[in-house]
Amino acid sequence: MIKNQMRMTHQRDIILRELRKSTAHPTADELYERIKKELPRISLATVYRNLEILSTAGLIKKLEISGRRKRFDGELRRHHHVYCLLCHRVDNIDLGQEENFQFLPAEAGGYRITGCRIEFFGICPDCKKKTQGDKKDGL
Amino acid sequence: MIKNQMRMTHQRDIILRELRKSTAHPTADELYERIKKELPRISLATVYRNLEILSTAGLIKKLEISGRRKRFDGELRRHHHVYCLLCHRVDNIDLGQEENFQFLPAEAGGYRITGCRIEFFGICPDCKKKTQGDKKDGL
DNA sequence: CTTAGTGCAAACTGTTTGCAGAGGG
DNA sequence: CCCTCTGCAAACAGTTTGCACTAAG
Repeated sequence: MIKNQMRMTHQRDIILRELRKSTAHPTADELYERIKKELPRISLATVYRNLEILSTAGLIKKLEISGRRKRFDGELRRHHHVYCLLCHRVDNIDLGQEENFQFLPAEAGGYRITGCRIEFFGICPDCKKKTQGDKKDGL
Repeated sequence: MIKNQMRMTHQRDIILRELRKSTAHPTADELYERIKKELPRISLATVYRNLEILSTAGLIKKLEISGRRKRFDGELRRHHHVYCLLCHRVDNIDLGQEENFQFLPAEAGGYRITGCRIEFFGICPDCKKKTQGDKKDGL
């Protein structure tokens, strides 16, 4: 399995920059929409391909998170996320001193555990505002 | 929002039973394949529709978990999962005394947090066996 | 009887892939 | 100049939906 050369193309570079410049955890097509302003002829397939390549190369992270679309993160340090049940946005969350707590299961059912993901969900500040006064049920 | 009548059809009942009888967290089409043996004329759309209805009614749980297919769980009590990175199966995991630990973030970024999901990943017993002796890289 | 639920096929959403040509190193 | 990458379109996987018929209560 010889590691082949990864070229830093203009498209790839812009995708990487765009991803690093916010903490918004965009989906492939959110990224595509933003990048089109700068590079109008880029195709969605290129965005998908590069996100895959960049995450395999370890330059970005692919998030396994609620919702049906994949999300990507330019921040490589270990951290966790909050997911808004209403608008589906994803933010970072600070776990304080718990951050380094090694949360390991008593009984792993024979699994070799390689990692753990902690995800919070709830209502984001904007959606809280929008539903202020409403009686939203089921949440 | 008047709750309409949910009829317990033969299909729905079998789906519910099937889901309750194992801890395998099946996807819609795994369930479909199993149920077809008993009910050969059932359609995949019916399985999807019923899983949606049953989870809205709170009789089963829809899992937000790694992988691209939705998974469903007949166990309603709070528990967490392990995901096999190789074969994608999902098992329950026992967190021991940590189970009731209220893992709440120091700084929720203005979110109203309604819940938290903890997911482990790794290699399941079967895949461990299969890769025994191999030098698998990247895990 | 009424109206929720069914099977089927077709639509839809998010993602991946084959191909011929472009451009990074 | 080679070979990775690109844009495009078409394929794909998983899920949802419109419709006319069926069956639960």
